[in-house]
Amino acid sequence: MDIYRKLLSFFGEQKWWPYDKEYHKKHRTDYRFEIMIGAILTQNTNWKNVEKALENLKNACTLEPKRIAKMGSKELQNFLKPSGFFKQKADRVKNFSKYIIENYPNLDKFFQRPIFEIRKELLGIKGIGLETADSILLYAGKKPIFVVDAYTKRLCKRFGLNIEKYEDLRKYFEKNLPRSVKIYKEFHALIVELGKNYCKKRPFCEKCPLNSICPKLYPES
DNA sequence: AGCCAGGACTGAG
DNA sequence: CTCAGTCATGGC
Repeated sequence: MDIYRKLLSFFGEQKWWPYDKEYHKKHRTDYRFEIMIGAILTQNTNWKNVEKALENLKNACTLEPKRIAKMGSKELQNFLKPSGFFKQKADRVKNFSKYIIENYPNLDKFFQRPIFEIRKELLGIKGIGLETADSILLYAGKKPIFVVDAYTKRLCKRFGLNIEKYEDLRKYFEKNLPRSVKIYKEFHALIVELGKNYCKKRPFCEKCPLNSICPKLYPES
């Protein structure tokens, strides 16, 4: 919680997860679907590139499950190209869209269930792993699940915590934070922001905002 | 010019 | 189960 406050005061509130409110109002589409697709597209990929892919879909007015589900693979691949891994991502996005349209044409029904039931279902879909599933639950579904990523692991290492496994880390954060969707969202975003700006790789960064409350060594190996 | 990003899957040992 | 290899574009 100290770390959370420190990061929050240093970076300020983050605007996660970005999505196009105007577009969804205009087309009467569900903004949550954009978040879910974004979560898949951003796997090991810079968000700037994801934005371009999403923009391509919006320009074609096709950012909704039923449109994607029946789009040609080639065409979809073209739209997704900027976000990298475009062939497999096209497959995954399409497969996911089909799944949604066939089972949950209304996303309310998808999200109106116990968290871990949804999570289990998401994890059963090809291309959705732990982090992506939890991002969808937290940012699209507003469910209290803490999202762990590579930056989170580095951060913990730096504080001398040798927790390696995803689930253990997630539980650790959830145990030590108030069970608040807002804080979970914000904290994860802040950790990413920290990682992008100050803890790129090994070298210890002189300007890291956490230096005052954390060990100065950046452990590696 | 490299390095790497808001990972997940697969196959091998 | 752990681990390397694979997928690929664009930003910095």
